Amino acid sequence: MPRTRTHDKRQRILEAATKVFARKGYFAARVADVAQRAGIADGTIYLYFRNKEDILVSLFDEVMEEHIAKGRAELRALDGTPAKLHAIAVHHLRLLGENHDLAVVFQVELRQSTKFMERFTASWFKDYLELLNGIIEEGQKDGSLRPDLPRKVVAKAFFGALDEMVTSWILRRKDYDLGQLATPVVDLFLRGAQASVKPAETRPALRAVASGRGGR
Amino acid sequence: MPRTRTHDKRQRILEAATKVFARKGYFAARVADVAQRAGIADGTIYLYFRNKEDILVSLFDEVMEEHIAKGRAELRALDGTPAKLHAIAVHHLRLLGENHDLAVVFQVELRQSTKFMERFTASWFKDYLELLNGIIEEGQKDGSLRPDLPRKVVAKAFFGALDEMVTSWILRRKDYDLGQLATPVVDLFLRGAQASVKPAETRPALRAVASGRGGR
Amino acid sequence: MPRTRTHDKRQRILEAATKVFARKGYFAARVADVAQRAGIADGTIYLYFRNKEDILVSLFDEVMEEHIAKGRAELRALDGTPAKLHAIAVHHLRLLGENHDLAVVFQVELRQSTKFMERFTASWFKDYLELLNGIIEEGQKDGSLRPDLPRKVVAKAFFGALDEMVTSWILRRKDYDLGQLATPVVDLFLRGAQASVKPAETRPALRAVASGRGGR
Amino acid sequence: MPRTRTHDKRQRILEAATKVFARKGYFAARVADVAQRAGIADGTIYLYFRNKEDILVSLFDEVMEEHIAKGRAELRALDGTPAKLHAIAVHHLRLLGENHDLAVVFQVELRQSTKFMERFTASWFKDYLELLNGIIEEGQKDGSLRPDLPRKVVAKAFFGALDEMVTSWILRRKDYDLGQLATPVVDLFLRGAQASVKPAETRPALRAVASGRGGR
DNA sequence: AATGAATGAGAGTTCATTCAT
DNA sequence: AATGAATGAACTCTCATTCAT
Repeated sequence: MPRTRTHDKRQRILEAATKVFARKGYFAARVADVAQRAGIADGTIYLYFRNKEDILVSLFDEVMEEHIAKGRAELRALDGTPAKLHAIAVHHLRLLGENHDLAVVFQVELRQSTKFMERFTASWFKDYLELLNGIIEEGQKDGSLRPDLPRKVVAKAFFGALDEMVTSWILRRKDYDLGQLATPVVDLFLRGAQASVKPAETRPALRAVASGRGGR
Repeated sequence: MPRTRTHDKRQRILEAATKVFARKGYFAARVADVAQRAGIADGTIYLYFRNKEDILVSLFDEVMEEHIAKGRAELRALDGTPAKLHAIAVHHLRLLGENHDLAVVFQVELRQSTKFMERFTASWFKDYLELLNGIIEEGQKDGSLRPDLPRKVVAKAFFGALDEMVTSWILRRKDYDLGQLATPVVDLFLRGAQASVKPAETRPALRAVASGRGGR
Repeated sequence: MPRTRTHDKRQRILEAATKVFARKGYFAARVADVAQRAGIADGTIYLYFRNKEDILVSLFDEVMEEHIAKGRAELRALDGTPAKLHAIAVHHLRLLGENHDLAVVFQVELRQSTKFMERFTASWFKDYLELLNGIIEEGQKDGSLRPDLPRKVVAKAFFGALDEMVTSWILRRKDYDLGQLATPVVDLFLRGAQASVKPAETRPALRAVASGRGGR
Repeated sequence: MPRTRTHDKRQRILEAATKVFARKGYFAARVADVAQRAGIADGTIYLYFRNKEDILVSLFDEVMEEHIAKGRAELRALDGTPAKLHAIAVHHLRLLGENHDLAVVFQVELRQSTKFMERFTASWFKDYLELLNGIIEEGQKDGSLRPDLPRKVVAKAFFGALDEMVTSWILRRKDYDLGQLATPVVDLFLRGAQASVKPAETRPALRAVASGRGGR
């Protein structure tokens, strides 16, 4: 079995599934639709995936594996909590902002049921939150982040904010650039929404970071 | 049709549906399951709801209608952006934190498909975000909130943070008190995660509010 | 129980049923539709009829009973086979031609199934064909009708021709006068379609009859 | 899709449906009954027909298509209106007289509702009546048929007579030969039921034709 | 490896009928 | 006599999955 050809076909199925699931919804989508879009016979899908659910799960796992690996690699090269958080936000928003169908699958279809949710929470999502947790813990230790806030709450709030940006973006018609939201989200996260007496003087940290990356 | 009897039965169906949908998932749940749990015949459900989907939609609409009405009423009595945001957070987290099945339906089952999502975004959710938007706009005008952040992003980040607290709580076994997270979430939202030079002196506002309500 | 009021309600149900069955078809028509049109509650129907089928059957029996009785009465006053056949044709076509809904029920809805068909064949329809049979037998005996044709075939052909006029009329949009077809149908039946050598001289019988009744 | 295998299965379904519809009635017949009788799974039916109604409609269309084509072919070889009408009668009565189940479906089940009736009237039945119309018109022009009768009434009366022979035959227990009725029906149609002065001399036409074909 | 015809379990929904009021 | 809310049996059709080719 030629490695590449097989891989190609598997990949083609996943790409077809992304489109079909995003447009019709996971339940309404028929396996036959995915097969047709991938240009193969219905039965062939079962040579690459155990069942319909396995397509969805694999789709998720493979995208996340690559995404998290890339994220970790880039983070190693960065210094400072603000810069790291900003990098994560940019990656998160760009990954989904660049592929509407994938975003729909991630934000909507993958959250069909507690069964799915639990599966994801237990796998990559745990990794993702641990990545965040690590950054925050580090920030609290080196004094760049407030130590009085519960670390997990902080991590979840950060993730939740990003997640909501994506969900909201999906449901709009106007296809604005999701990546641009990284800067205000991180700014809000770090400095808070409350007006302070002298914000510009006391906390200039993010500004520099943001201006260096915010484009796109 | 005697108002009370009818209302009772309809209510019983909604309560049964909440439990059944939460435990089996909306798709896996059979209408017959809901009927059985409500102690009525299958067909009776169709005297009160057009179809299965209408049960889910009604469940949502009726809970939200009451929730938003109560929220607006209480907000009128409160002064100051921090107090208002804190009140919203407490309500949001308590509503769902006090009813695990309802929370599952809201966080998971109602997000089955873009069709549902769009429906909700268009209805109550719009109201909810507009409520938040109003508070934030007011805060930006009266100087209590930073005027340099995009209002919509701020509102979505706040909602996203709360939403993630609930989703995360659902998927845990440990049934900790969701309402208690209101204080740190609002604190984080207002003052940010970043350590500032003299936080205690410059921004004492929330502390007082939070200490007055946080218990539960 | 006041005799008339009861009779009224029963009648109202039958009239409502005629309309509803004609427009929606017997199977698609719901008992509730009939009740609504009759202005009564669903359950009330079951005080007057055993079940849905009983409505259809009663509708038929009651109309036919009256129709056959009237037919017999008028036939007694008539002399000659042509006149009698013409009278039957006129009655048949007028009865249904004056009430489109009733015609639809008789031509279409009552022929739903062999079960129905057999029931009708066994009851009034037998009477109707026997009436025809009698007239034809009499005609064959008195020399006005050919004796070489099988009596039953002749009777069925006559009925079939009338029946088809009605069915065809139902399915047209143009609401032409069905009764007017009695004359040509009886003419065709008596004298045949074939051109004869001297038709005007040899068989003038019907002409006189027809001109005396054909109007309307 | 192998043409023959497919065609076989489709044919098997139609044959099974004819039997099942004839015996239980179209409405009472379950799709599962048809599948079982055809020796296939329920779902397989839907690979060949859109739905239950489509089975009935296809049954009709396919039989009629063949029947009309055969009819037209044979008519071309015949000379004279009497011979043509006799041929049509024989075909009509034999087609249904040789297959009791098919006859039941055609006479009873296909006349379930005005919806069906209109469909048939609009399709093959129109063709059939036009065929008759054409023969009659031709007969009126060449002097073999009386020109004073409305052509459409004549065509409908002829069809109605045949139709009634079939319907009546279905409802009998005694399985007499339907085809034998062609001769008396055509004779009646052409020469009429009325006794004429010298029938044997003036109109011998049909006798010859009938004696040549009537057997069976 | 690939096909695609065949399978058959499964569930939402309707509606004739009942019966407590 | 009349009501109409409640019942629950019944049935079409879909579609994930299999397997002979």
